[in-house]
Amino acid sequence: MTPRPTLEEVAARAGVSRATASRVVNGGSGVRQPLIDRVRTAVDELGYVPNHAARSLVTQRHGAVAVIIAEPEFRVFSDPFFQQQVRGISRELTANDIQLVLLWVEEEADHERIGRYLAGGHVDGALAFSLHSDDRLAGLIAHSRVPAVFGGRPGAGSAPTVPYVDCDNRGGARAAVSHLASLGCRSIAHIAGPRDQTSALDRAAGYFDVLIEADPELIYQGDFTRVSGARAMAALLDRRPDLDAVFAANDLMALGALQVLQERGLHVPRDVAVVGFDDMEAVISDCTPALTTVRQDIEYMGRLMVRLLMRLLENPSGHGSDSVITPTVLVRRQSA
Amino acid sequence: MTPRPTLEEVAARAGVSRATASRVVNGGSGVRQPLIDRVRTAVDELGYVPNHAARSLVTQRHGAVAVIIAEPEFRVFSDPFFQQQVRGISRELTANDIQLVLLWVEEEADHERIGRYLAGGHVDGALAFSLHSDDRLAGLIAHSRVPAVFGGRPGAGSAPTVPYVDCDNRGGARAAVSHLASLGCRSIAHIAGPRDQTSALDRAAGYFDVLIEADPELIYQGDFTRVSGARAMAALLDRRPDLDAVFAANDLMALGALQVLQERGLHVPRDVAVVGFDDMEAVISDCTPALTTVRQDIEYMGRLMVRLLMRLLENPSGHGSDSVITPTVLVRRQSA
DNA sequence: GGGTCTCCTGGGAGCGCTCTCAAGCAGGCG
DNA sequence: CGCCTGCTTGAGAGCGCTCCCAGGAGACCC
Repeated sequence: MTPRPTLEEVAARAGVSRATASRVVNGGSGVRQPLIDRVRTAVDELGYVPNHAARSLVTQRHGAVAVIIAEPEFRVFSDPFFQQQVRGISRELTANDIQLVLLWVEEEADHERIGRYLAGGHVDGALAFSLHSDDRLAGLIAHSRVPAVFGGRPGAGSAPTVPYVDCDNRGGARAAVSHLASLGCRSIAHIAGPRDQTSALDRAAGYFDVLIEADPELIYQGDFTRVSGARAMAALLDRRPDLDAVFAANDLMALGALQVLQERGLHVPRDVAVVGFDDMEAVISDCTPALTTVRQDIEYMGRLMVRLLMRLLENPSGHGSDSVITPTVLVRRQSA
Repeated sequence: MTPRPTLEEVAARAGVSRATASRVVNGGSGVRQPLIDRVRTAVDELGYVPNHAARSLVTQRHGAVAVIIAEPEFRVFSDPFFQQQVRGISRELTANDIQLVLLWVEEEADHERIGRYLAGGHVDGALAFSLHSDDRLAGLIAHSRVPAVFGGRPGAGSAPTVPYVDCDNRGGARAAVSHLASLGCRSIAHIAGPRDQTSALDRAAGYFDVLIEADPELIYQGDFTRVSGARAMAALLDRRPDLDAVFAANDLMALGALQVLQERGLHVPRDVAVVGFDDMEAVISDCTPALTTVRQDIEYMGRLMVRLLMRLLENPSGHGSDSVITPTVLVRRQSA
């Protein structure tokens, strides 16, 4: 391993000072063309690459952002959600020439490590997903004083100052339920998600926005898994055999519901109309009948998280860095 | 934002020199107890956290490893493989107090960026997955002179010097096929994986190890997806209605095969015995009959990649850093 | 008690870079 | 022709840390 060339050597070869070489490497503004060319040539010839450590020692910037993924459950694996969001994040970070440092949190014990890492000033900012309203991580991040953006609305009070990106869960749910009502459905059930997740709460809220006086018997709480959707559907049918529509809080549960409806010989959408939420292609691509659902652009949300963070970094006071709610779209297919 | 305290300030507060403070922060060997205590107290009181940039500027180490994930296809999403391996990697890196920098490669154009990043000396080493024997990435990494370890055997000649971790694909396949033979099966088909992936090739090689003179009609090539497994099974049944066993190169294809067998009214394992490969719980947990398959411990392989890399970092000459082949185990369930 | 040896400790250089500041220089204007 | 302005350039300080080296303090032996 030959030692890497330094700016000093580049400057010497180009016959300029280290300061000028530095200027050229960093864009070259305020340097006359002939010098720029000489430095560029020297850089190429020597294969010079700036030493990141030295640079961030003086600039106090690291060109890196932490992405914190908490995985208290098995969920990450069955749910393409994270992957899509991380993909969006990764693309946007790359576009900004920023590195992604992945922090994978598995247990409470990891929190101390994460806190130390963030406080250690290794990264310029942090991105995290706030899934559970009781998530201690949210507070930890808010405390670390590192600029951060959440994916998903954090639970009330957990981190009021941290902006987030979320889709319009409530509006999407409203659109779904309104659509079912417009089809003439009279008894619209709702398979809700876990109560400790704001997305589930917001979707349920959208349901109630439309059906203000809905019979509590028409609500059944699942946990976003397919199995829970099936269980919910069975229970709902037992309670209210007259129901003619179901709005499931996510696609996976809608899939479970469809399965039960099929088993019971009920036709979708004639007997019971079904609407999901997410429009997760990997999940519902081969489902029959094709699922009507609410689309959210998860990858785009990931990108927005990065853009929001960038703005926050440029302007730490936080002006112009409010949370963003992305729109949702009802995608009509065959199930409703 | 109050500026972070420096070692200098810690030293001043503890009444020692910066050098001594540094020693304590880095373990404290060769420093007398009373001084250690004083420095520790000062560190706590000031909330001192070492500045990583300054440290790596002088140590030339970064405490970070790049994990390169190439995603030329949609595969990453449907396959829990990566997630498990990344999980193992993440855990092992954390245990070694090393950060994970995720480099997500999407297109050929990203290669230049990756090469620059690796050459830039931001990380101490790199971990990558070698899936496709024609992968240009392998050569790129080998060229960058950064210590690296591959997950999966690289294609011949692409990066001879880079060690890898892979499971005993060939031995596992041998075990699977031998098992089918021992059950009395006479016409054992093989649904192979893509030819450009060494794991698929090795599994096919294992098949041929046992069935040296297998009828070429008994081999059908899929692409590791469920759909391709179904297509393969149908084609094989048409060609050789007498077949009484199938060894699929992965679980997903085995699942597709099972589905077709069921549709054709063939009983598994009475009429046709089926064995898969991977033992991916998320994939086969709810399959009937329970799938007999070859287990590989993917997470463990991820951990091994890290350990191998650590050894490589300690001993750059490469002694004692040979590739590792992890054992596979045949898991007998109902399908064979 | 003096010499030698060992163990701690502090001084100081220097890692590679950015950035401030002042010097140099050309051009324009009085 | 001299002075002022504005643009380039270079010198040098210093970011926070590690580590080499030298010096000092005991401990031990003769």
